[in-house]
Amino acid sequence: MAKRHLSLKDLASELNISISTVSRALKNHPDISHELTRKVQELAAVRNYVPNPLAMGLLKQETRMIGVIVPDLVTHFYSSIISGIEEYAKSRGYFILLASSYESMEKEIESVSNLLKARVDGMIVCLSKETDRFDHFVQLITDEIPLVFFDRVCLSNYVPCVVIDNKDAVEQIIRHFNEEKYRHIAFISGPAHLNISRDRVKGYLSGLNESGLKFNPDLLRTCNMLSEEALGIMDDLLKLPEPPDAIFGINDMVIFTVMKELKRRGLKIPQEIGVVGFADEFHATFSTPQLTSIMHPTREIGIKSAELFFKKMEDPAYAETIVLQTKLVVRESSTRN
Amino acid sequence: MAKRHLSLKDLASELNISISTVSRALKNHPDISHELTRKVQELAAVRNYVPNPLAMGLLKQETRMIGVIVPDLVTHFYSSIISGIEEYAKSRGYFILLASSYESMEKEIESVSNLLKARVDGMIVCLSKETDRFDHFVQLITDEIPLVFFDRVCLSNYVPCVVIDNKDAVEQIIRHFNEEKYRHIAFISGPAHLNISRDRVKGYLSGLNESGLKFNPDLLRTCNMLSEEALGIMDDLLKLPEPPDAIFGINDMVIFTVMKELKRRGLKIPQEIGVVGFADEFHATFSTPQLTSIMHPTREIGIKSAELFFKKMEDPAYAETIVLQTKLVVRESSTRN
DNA sequence: TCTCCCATTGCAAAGCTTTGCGGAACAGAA
DNA sequence: TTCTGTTCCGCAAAGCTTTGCAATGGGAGA
Repeated sequence: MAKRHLSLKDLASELNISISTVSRALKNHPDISHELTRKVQELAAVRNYVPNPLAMGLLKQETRMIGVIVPDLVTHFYSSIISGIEEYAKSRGYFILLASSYESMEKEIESVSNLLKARVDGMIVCLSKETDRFDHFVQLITDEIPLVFFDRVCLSNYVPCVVIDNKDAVEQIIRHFNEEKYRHIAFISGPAHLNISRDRVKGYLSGLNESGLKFNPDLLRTCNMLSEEALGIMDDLLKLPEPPDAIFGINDMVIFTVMKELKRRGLKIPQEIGVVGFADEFHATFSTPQLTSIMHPTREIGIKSAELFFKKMEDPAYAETIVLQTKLVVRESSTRN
Repeated sequence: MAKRHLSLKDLASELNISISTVSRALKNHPDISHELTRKVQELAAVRNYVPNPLAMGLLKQETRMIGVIVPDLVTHFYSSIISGIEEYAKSRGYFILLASSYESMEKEIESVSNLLKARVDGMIVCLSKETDRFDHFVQLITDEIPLVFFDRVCLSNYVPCVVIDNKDAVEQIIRHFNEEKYRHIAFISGPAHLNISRDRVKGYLSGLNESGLKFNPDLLRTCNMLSEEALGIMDDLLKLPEPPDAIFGINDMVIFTVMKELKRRGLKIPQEIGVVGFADEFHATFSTPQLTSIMHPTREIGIKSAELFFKKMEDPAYAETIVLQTKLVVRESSTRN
């Protein structure tokens, strides 16, 4: 059992004054004499007194904790965003309570419930890939519990959101492929109910159009974002009468699986087939060939999400959607020299 | 402002009974009549009553929160361990409060202090690479606040620890290199005050000895685990009159930097130089050539750490050190066919 | 010397839950 | 009818902090 923490009562009895006097002295209340204030603050410093957040929480009806739910904890994309949230939250004296949905809607619902039990002041969430119903979030909105979504979002009329410009990102990819003379561009997307899938498909179509390339439905595929399914799709794509000469995918997992399989089959990247991903710097630069990819401003997504969270706390009606721009970083995997 | 949560008082007034009766009914206290118990529990279920953890915490002097401090949040090694801790903690009804030391002792000290302010019931920590003084942890021990270390540990006479068998891991590497006819094996280690560095150096020496290879001090280097310094060391090593024909490094960052630089210089891996790392599956299998590496049982480290934490809670004197075994997974980067 | 006022400080309630103990009500027995 | 004994239930305190209001004491003015 941890030794009992020091309380106001302890300080008060040591100085033979009342608890309320100590409390006021510590916050420089004008009612308390200068002399006594000094004495109290000195003792508090020596004894290293820290107000009990439980008592404060009970009184103020707040915990200064933000619940954060992400699809998983181990992907760099999320951990980097979490790091950003944590940093900003800390600067405002808030802690984050972390929960993972493991990409499952059921676990996401459970996490919302758990965080609620822990009495977090609000939540910052990235939807699981399965999430296609939002009752659990509607409930939060109804109860006026501050909520912010990032990357994979919903209910954006009621909830502040931080997203990247998905359509633009894909347009950049298509433009780049086109400049490099790739003409049959395949896109392995994600579940259709996710905004990141939908918006990127929009970009795929408008990008093709812009480049004067015609849309071939065989080259637009959706997957569950897992390695296995991506492999199957690769197989399909390469069996096509007119197989793709360029591929891009919705995330790290998919695109590295694609690269691994292409290498296994002996297809040369980028000569025979170009590859582009949505990946992070670390992975992209250490792969061979180095991977051309859309860089997410992950840290910024985290920090921005936290910022919006505090705005939402102050203004319950606040529901802006912030769109962050991405940059296509061209590396070896998509440049035919 | 979030709508006020429901309290016992609300239930009590709705049923026109006292708060204490509601409280007892909810936990099936025999004093309360069967009938009334049923009615109370029914209402609580309908209203979705959840006990206020702040009030409980105040009463029981516990928060059911575990502080977790890691050197960084974005490295797969740590996020995977965190995931393990989170999973086990959740199964016991505990939350984790996450803090990052950013590999800085100063920030580590600050994190300890912050978590203490948040009144966590205890902490699970991996030391920052800078940490060579332990006063902040001695304080926790003195105050009997449960503490567990993993991977990078100290004070193991007082604190339960979870580590991998570092000496054995390196011996496996040396043995493997030797079997593959590599004879000049360089080791880029980490700061000497860290147990992982010290124990791996021990393994380096005993491994060389076991294989009948002679120790060349020029080939044993320490670095700060950052890319830049690793690069400088690579430069030194390759300038040696007798440069290494095999290299292994203390972590992902170092070894991928090494590989990148070797490739840049046109040295063939594994033909001209063998490479082995302490890495995780994802990175190791997606690199080219695929990286031979020591696999950390990361999830198990996390789960085990959490387990020890609960043991420590029950028994303040508990201070076992659990040593987990690692496995060398041989891939392309160190096999000369 | 008495009254009033200001400067200081203390009391108590609220926020929520648990739990020891006292109390009320009712039934059965004497 | 009265006493004993259950059976059920409520009071109140503890855990810690903040804050409106009451209270105390001393000094100043009349």
